[in-house]
Amino acid sequence: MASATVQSEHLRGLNAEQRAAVLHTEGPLLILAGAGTGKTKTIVHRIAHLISGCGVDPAKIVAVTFTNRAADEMRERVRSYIGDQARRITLSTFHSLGVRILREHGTRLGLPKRFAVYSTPDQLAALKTAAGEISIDDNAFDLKRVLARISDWKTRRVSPEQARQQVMTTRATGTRADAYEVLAADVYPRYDETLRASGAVDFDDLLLLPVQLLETDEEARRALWKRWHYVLIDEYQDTNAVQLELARHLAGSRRNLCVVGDDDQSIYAFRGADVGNILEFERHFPGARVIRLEQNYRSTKRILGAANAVIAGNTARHSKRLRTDNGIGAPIDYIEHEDDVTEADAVAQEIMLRRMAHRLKWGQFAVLYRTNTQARVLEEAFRQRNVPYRVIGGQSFFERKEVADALAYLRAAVNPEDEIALRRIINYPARGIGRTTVLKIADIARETGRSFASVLRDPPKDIGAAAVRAISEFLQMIDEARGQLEEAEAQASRGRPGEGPTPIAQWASAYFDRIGLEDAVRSDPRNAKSAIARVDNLRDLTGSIIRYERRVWDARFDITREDDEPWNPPTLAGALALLALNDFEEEDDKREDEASVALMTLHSAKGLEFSDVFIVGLEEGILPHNRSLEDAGAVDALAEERRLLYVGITRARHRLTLSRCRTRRRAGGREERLPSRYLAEIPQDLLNVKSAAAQLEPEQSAALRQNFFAQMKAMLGDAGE
DNA sequence: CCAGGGGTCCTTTTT
DNA sequence: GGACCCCTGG
Repeated sequence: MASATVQSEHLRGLNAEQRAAVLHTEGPLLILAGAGTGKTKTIVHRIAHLISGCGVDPAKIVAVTFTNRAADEMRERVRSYIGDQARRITLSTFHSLGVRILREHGTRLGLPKRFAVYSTPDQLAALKTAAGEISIDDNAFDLKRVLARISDWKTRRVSPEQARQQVMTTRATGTRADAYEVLAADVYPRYDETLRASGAVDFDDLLLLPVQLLETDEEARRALWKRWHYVLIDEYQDTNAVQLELARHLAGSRRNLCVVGDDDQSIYAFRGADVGNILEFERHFPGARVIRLEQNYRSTKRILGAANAVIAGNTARHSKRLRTDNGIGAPIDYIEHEDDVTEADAVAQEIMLRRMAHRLKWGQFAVLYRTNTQARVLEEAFRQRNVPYRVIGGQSFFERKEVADALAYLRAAVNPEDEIALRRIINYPARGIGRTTVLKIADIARETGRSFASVLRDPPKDIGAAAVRAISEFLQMIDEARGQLEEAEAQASRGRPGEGPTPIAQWASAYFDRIGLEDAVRSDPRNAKSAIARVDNLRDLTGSIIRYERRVWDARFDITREDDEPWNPPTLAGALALLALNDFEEEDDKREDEASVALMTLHSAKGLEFSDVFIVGLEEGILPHNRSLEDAGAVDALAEERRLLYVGITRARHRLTLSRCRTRRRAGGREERLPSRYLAEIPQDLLNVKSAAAQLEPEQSAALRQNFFAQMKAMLGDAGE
């Protein structure tokens, strides 16, 4: 348990008054915390002090993060300070908070109680439907790009009407009318209508709709005012316009808003994050205090020197220069490899050697890259060399085809009107309802103004008898499943589940069997190599429903829960919302983390630290990425790419290794590559330029490994691990 | 009208 | 390594 005065080593650079401010200022507070200055620690100290020192009821505190990973980590750290009380703090991502607000008050916006949350594949399908309705040929346009445009508007709080205005003005002033702008503006309102007709919201809506609700609904505002008195927001530099408004509403007139962030680590402009939110915090929240943390406790002098040199290339920042009392540390290795395969292999090999030489755990290493596709080569190399690894992030679980299909079946059972779900599964597995039939039904629905589902229930005469029968069997199966779901949910609400499968999960797995999903996955020739993994994904899905049901009941019986806190029994809709947000207890636990090398994008690495970090693929076209060179606003994009490298470098505590390739396999052929422009910005005296080691044959490296291991054992007496 | 096979394209970053 | 489209055969 924490004492009233939290002793905080990492705050020693502050004077007493500043320290007091960090711990318990009333009113707005901005903590500008550079990389490695103990940002999360500061938040945790503040929370602990509010509770133990100031006697604030933990239930009145809400801390908001961007990722579930960050929320989990913070929860864990708060718990280690103040114990079980930590559970009563609301610790949530922005998006989960959005779900929560819409659950409670969404019906007043006309949302169904059991609204669905659409992720990318469903969003695209909805967009395609919407585009079809206004006779747009979706082959002529890249729908992903259109969706990105709509999403951009939503994150900037631009309504369909305003988007239309904007586009028209742009055309009137004679600037080049981008066909995509026009199309996006045209389809935007239809897209929203398509979502609503399916009882669904998208990711952006999870932020936008709560803000709209809070602006118009006094009761929702009052509920928020009563619920939370102290608000903390992590990684504030990554908030967008909508999140700023949400922050305003959360803070309310108490304005007990503490935000923590670092403008140099703003790397999400592409999804609407506005670094202006942190740069102009004092203007948005007059009277705000600003505290700077510039003492880095993480990295060696050399690593920090490289980071400072790289970020100095950006203008328009809160000026700061991180310092550290840490040692000078090892030189930063820089290696040029022949191609991506040798690079990956060299990384795997080097990690093996260093682990032995410095007695490190696998979990102390991380390999960072710009794009998820770079992971594949690394995975191959790591597998070949038997280096345990875990890939963090990547294609999200629910974007995998088999998972998306299964989720659509689940959603169709929850909501019979979910057109997007129905169209996805109506002929998968193939049951004789082809494209022509589906298009005909969609056409009739559009012409008569009825819903897709209702036309489906009453198919037009000109559809073949076989298709009609198939449709009716399909609908009957879904209806039956829905009936059984009601029973399963009733049972799930009755009492805490015992050992084994939980009621809703059990229902889902029977449903999947009935459909023959696993068989369909296995028999699809395209899945020849991936069938096992894909079937595993399906089983993971029921596994996470089990975890969800247990979690809901655990919360019900949590001894720290107050009697008046609302509690709802588990429902499939609830499970689906958490799934869409990737918010369910992860399988991989701490032990696994320690026993494997982490592979992830530079984006995913933000907020983490590792003893020994490799950043690979430092080439023009990768970092900075080609796409950020193309756009007109390339200066901003290049600044963001530079920040990305800054984030990567500052993840390292003791050692940093940079590398690039001279050639790279790409789309079949080979491509010449040039070194990243940012490499030239690192002072040469910090770098140890190494030539790539000649590639070892597998037998040679096995021998080397054996030999090395034997030597280490002899040297250390007993190095058994 | 439907299912399955073969060819072709591209491949940022994430909740 | 895919995702997606088009074409052909049934």
